[in-house]
Amino acid sequence: MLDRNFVRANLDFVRKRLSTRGGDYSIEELVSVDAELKKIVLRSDDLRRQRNEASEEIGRLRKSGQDTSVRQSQVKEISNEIKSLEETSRSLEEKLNSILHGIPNLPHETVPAGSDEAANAEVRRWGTAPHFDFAPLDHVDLGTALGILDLDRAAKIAGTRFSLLRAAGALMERALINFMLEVHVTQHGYTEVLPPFVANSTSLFGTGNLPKFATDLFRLEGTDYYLIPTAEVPVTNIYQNEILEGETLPQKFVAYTPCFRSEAGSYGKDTRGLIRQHQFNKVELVKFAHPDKSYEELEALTRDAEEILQRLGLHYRVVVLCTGDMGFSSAKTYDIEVWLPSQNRFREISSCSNFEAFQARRAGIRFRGADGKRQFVHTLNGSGLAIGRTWLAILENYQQRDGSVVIPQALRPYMRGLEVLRK
RNA sequence: GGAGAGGUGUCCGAGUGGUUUAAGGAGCACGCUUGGAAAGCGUGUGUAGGGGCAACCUUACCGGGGGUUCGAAUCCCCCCCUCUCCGCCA
Repeated sequence: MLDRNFVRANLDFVRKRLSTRGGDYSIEELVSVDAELKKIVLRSDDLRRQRNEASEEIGRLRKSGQDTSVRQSQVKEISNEIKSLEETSRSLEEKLNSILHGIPNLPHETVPAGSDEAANAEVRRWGTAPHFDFAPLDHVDLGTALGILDLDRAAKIAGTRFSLLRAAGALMERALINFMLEVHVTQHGYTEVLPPFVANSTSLFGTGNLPKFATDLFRLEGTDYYLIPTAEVPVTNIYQNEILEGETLPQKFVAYTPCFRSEAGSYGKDTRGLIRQHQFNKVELVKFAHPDKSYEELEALTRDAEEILQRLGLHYRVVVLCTGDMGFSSAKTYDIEVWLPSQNRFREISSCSNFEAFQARRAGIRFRGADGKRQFVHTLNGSGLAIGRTWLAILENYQQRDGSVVIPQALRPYMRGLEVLRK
């Protein structure tokens, strides 16, 4: 959510920055509704003042035994006028909010302009793609043949876009979770949290998932509970409506959670395999940062996520998303993309974003600065990493001619020393 | 799920319709006092909006939302959360 006062004072700038995102946002209407609302609030504040004064006077008069009926009917009239003004201001406020809540964050000035992913810019690249002197298989064929992946039975249990891991496959999933948590906690200084896997609508509003993206979520019928689409939601909301002490920033959290996404509108996309699932595991990094430091923190967070891929020896690149490809709440996003031999290209395995004050304003997350003034923190997060995609990247990148898969060194301590996955 | 008790400022805590401008205390800040400190004394100390160059003025806020009333922290209704007991349950 943008700051109303900022929008009002920087109309051209806001319009210009928003235009790079594509889509039409009713800035003019926002400003006119805001001005109208202000007038009404001014008027009703004044009426309230009159009412307070008169009511007090009635109290005094009564005490001295005087008649107050004339005064009372006057105040009654004032109250009626206030009531009707309140109705108007309520409807204006609803209008204002529905506009304001639908406006995405302003892209940071360092974000390249562009309408879709073609305008994303590669920032750096690490490692090299593996060379195979045989035709590499994809993770579905590999995993199924190894007996560690069973998509058919998962479909029987739940449906399409769900998976069932078996034996060493399940073990590797669990090992990846532990490995990533350990690295981020012991090497990068994050505090581990294990949050609820369900969140209410207030929390989802705070992170920007609601009201605009309700169809992406699974809602528990007849309740205000939603399955979380990412740990970002519960972890960012840890400090919902709180004022933090400035010295405690930055605060860094890492959380493992499963993630649930309806994937409405992605029917034709990535239908094969583990790339796009209704349920997947993820280790997420979340930071609450001082506004002056948040871009440094974004660089550091991205590096923290990259280090996981380096330790696993997986070839990847980092791209900065262009204005048109960024998520609703983000001011700047780096995607980390891992090399997938079966697709002969890079695929997203992590998305690291600085939301600046956009989420903090929605969720009411502030801090007390050195001058004693309160301001909104900046929130950041990034996958560190998506477990399912890491799992399949290992299968594809470490496969051998005989269909076996070498387990990366870094992971072996978490897998009872197992070195190779084979039938 | 049932019964009961609660939710007031940074914290504790008083307050069942009108000098509440939220008592009192603790904490914190500043000052006085002191060789220094503690104690003591004094003053100040919430959030969000609007107005003013400023001192200041003003509106809202006592878990959230409605209502009654000239006037609501206080009365009524709905909801949320916490605690205790019971039931159920891993």
